Amino acid sequence: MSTSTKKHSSGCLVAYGLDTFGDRWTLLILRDMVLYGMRRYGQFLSGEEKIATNILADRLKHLEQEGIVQRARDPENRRSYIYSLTDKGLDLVPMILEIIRWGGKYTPLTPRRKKLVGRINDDCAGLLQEIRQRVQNPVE
Amino acid sequence: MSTSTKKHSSGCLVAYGLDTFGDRWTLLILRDMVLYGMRRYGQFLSGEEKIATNILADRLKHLEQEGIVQRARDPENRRSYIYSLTDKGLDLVPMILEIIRWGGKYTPLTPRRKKLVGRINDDCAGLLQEIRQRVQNPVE
DNA sequence: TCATATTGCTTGTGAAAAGCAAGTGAATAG
DNA sequence: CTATTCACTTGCTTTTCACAAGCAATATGA
Repeated sequence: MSTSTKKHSSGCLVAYGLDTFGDRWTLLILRDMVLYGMRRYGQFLSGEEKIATNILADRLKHLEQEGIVQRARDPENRRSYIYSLTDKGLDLVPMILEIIRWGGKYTPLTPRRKKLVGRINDDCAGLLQEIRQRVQNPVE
Repeated sequence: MSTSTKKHSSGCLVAYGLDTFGDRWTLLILRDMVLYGMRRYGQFLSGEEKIATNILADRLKHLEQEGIVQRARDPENRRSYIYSLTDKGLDLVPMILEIIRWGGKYTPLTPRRKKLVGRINDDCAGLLQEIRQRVQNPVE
């Protein structure tokens, strides 16, 4: 169950990105953190795409090694951990928003998503600010 | 050799993006088109990451089905085809630039790449315009 | 004009990764 | 002090990747 998604190692920056988040699951985990404020293993597991538990463990480990998320004990429940985005992880938010913007242009939208896409188009900077804030001091 | 990368089909826009370009090779093909102006099968094959020929064929087919690239006969060589970006494909450029920007922040850069990243940071709109122009009337 | 090379693929096969189910161990709840 | 929750790990099957070889259509050179 290697933590190693195979590397391109060409020096290209796109390839570097692919090596760190370019598989079928990693970006969904990051989306869950960025958009839905998820922070615990069980939350990721119960996301709508049903990631397998071994894959999830592997990807979280990889993200931690890459310095994109950090893992800390939950002070209120000693068998739980809290995963949170580092600055390097937060810097991925603009790219994630670009993916959403693109998707929003080419696929039908629920009202909820329509609102998000509108926000990305009209007030990207503000949204970014808001996400940063929310991720750094979560409400729950 | 199915052209079907398995789908998430959750309705999420990030998942939609992943379903259309979220594997280890598709974005590299698009990068080759956007950044290096590649347009033929053989060019993609000889890229620095050494994509396998069956994977390349599969991904090009998929990109065409998704309406991101289009395939046309080369009028100057009847055994060759020319792959080019559609509008839907061109709309992916901002996301690709975001990936590069992110990578540029977290990995050492050659002077050449440094220049590109600087351009993305300082004149993203101009660069985008330039890429559009170059992709739509290629020099070669 | 006829062998040879180029171009864009397809096919076959082993290796790697994904996906599923079941199990483990530590912490907490009842 | 038993049962449950939480965060994983392990084992196994299925799917996908990666490498090598082959192939058909067009082009080139003698």
